[in-house]
Amino acid sequence: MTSVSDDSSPTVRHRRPTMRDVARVAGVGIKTVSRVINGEPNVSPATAERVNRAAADLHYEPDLQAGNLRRSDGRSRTLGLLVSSVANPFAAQVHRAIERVATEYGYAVLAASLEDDPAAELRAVTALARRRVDGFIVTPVRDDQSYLRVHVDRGTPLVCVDRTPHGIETDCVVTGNVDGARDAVRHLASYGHRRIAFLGDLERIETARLRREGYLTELATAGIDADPALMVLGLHDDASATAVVRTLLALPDPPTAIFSSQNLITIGTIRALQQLGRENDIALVGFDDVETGDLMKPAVTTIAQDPDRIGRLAAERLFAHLEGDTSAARQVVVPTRLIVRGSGEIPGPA
Amino acid sequence: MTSVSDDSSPTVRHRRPTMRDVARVAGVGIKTVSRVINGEPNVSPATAERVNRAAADLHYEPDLQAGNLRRSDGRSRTLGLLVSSVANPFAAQVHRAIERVATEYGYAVLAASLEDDPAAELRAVTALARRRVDGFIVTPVRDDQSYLRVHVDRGTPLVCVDRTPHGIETDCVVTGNVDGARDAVRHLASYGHRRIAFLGDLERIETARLRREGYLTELATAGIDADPALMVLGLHDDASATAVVRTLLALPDPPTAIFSSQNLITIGTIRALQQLGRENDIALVGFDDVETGDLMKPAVTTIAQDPDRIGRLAAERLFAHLEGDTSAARQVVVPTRLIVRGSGEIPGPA
DNA sequence: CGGTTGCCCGACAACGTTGTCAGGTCCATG
DNA sequence: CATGGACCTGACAACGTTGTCGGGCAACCG
Repeated sequence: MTSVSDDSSPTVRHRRPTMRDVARVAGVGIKTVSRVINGEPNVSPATAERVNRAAADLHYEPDLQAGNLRRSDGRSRTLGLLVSSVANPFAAQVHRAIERVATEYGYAVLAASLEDDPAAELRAVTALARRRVDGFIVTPVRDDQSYLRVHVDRGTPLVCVDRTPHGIETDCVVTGNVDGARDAVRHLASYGHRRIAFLGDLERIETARLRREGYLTELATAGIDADPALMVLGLHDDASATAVVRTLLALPDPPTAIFSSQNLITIGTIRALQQLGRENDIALVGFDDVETGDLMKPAVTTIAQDPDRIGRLAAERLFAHLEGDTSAARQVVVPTRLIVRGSGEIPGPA
Repeated sequence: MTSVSDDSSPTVRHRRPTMRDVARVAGVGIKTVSRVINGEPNVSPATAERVNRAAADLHYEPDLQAGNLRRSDGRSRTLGLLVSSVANPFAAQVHRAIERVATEYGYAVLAASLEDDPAAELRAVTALARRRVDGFIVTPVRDDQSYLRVHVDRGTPLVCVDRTPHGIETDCVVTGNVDGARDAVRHLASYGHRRIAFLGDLERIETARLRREGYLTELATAGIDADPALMVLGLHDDASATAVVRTLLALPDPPTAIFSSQNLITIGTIRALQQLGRENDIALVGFDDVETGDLMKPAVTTIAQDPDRIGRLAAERLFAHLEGDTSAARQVVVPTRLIVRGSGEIPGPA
């Protein structure tokens, strides 16, 4: 019966209670507390009740880390997610989808942003490995992921998202980049365009290369000769895209349509077209949807990805492995969807 | 000398090496390995070299969880973040800013989405507490956070972001909602508007109430009588906002300007105005910036928040506490910024 | 030359939990 | 009444690491 007068001091610092404390209060052995907390059988209802009451009184929270240490499965019930940036809308939606599945399984998600920095990938994997995550979902940045094999061999499954891994066979969920780019080009060609410009991201980014590949393939299929002057790579933000579009439209033989292969590039392109007053004149299809694309004039036609499905599938593959699935690595391609809104339906030269 | 013929089988499952294994390989005691791994002094360079080589050969990664268990500071070097949704652009930017600071300190971030569900707040806090995060950054959803006091008392600091906590005194970083809303209304009034509609989110959300408060205060300051017919609350998505705007503009005495107090509501409002062909006619200021706002016609004038600063400040307060700062709880208000683009400068009735 | 100091190093306990195992009680059965 | 089984419970070791402490050795001092 502790009768302290002033117990509401805002600076009191209590010790965190352990199972031992709960056991003492409930008047039982520590192992019995463990049984009750973990819902194991063979505890009388009366004892369980006393333990639960003591745990609640003390605001006891079991220490998952200490538990793991001894528990046979050794699961931290935490998974690691590596994306370009948690602030990137596409990655954020993938993250949310993964989190939804993870929550179902009682898992928490440790997320880290790589900002396309190869060194950050290594640092992040190490940080997560030390925290003993049960699985990795990774957007590869480096051009070799073989260093992850040791983790997989030790029982930490790996699923890649958005980009394919190299140097390791593992499950992978990606957007249909080539087909999506082909759809964009085919759509523009069907409106009579033959001078279609391609604006691409940094070449070291896989998705940028694949979208360019789709662009070139579809040009060939349509019987259009690719003009190197209309293909610009290495763009990574909206400002550089804006500058490039102004240059392209000043060419002696300018493009009549533009395929901008990434979100920020699309935005930069629209800005340039508006500045030049050519937005109702030059056709545009962007890869990756712009959420407010329907509010612009003309509304922007896009090749939408499906980040929700990508995230969900990746998480489901990971949990399948955690539950013992040992099937061979497979690559899942999530198709894109053409959203017709106006900018891509501006007709080409008669 | 194990001479197995086929060691490259893709399904071999290795045991994760421990310090004991490294010690054996390096021919030293386990404590010496601990010293080398943790960079403690009093190890000869030659020994350290042997240990490092053994650790590298075995791909040893220390177990942070086991270390914490014994380590005096008991820090998991992980912090917990609770936001409305990791997919929400505002929250995602706050997240990224927090992550940047956390990385500097060698911390990882466990993020969870609450989707404005009070029950999810409790579940998430429990999940994080069991994983022994060193600190919480929380966007409060429930109307009482006093249940968090026990965690704070046990040495797990708490900082709230975006909304103020209730039932507990703790650091808090929020947007200047009232002032931002007043700026919006003042701006519209300065262009001659006197019938300014307010479109607000669900009333249980604090920021929605504060923005309405700012709206009403500024109307009073400007000597404008508030018309209840022009004030609509309880909107939570773009579709409902679109419907409401159509209703408002059909009133006998319709508004000449609209203050939409949240991102999705602004988007829904623009959609309605465009459908009605009134976008160059009705003035609009939105709270929270729309990234592509400058690409619309008219470009949309907004009250921009500063999620980067909010996240950074919140993280800095948290780490200050982790480093022993025991100063009283303070509330930091991050001001908004009026971004003038066009839609808010449409003049009112002559 | 004995003693002291400073540097290296390892044995051991402990962190909070779970797996193992054995002991105890109670009831039904032979 | 003896025996067995089902059920309940706690003592103990172990998980992988770090804090404590003391031993061994070389160098230096008086």
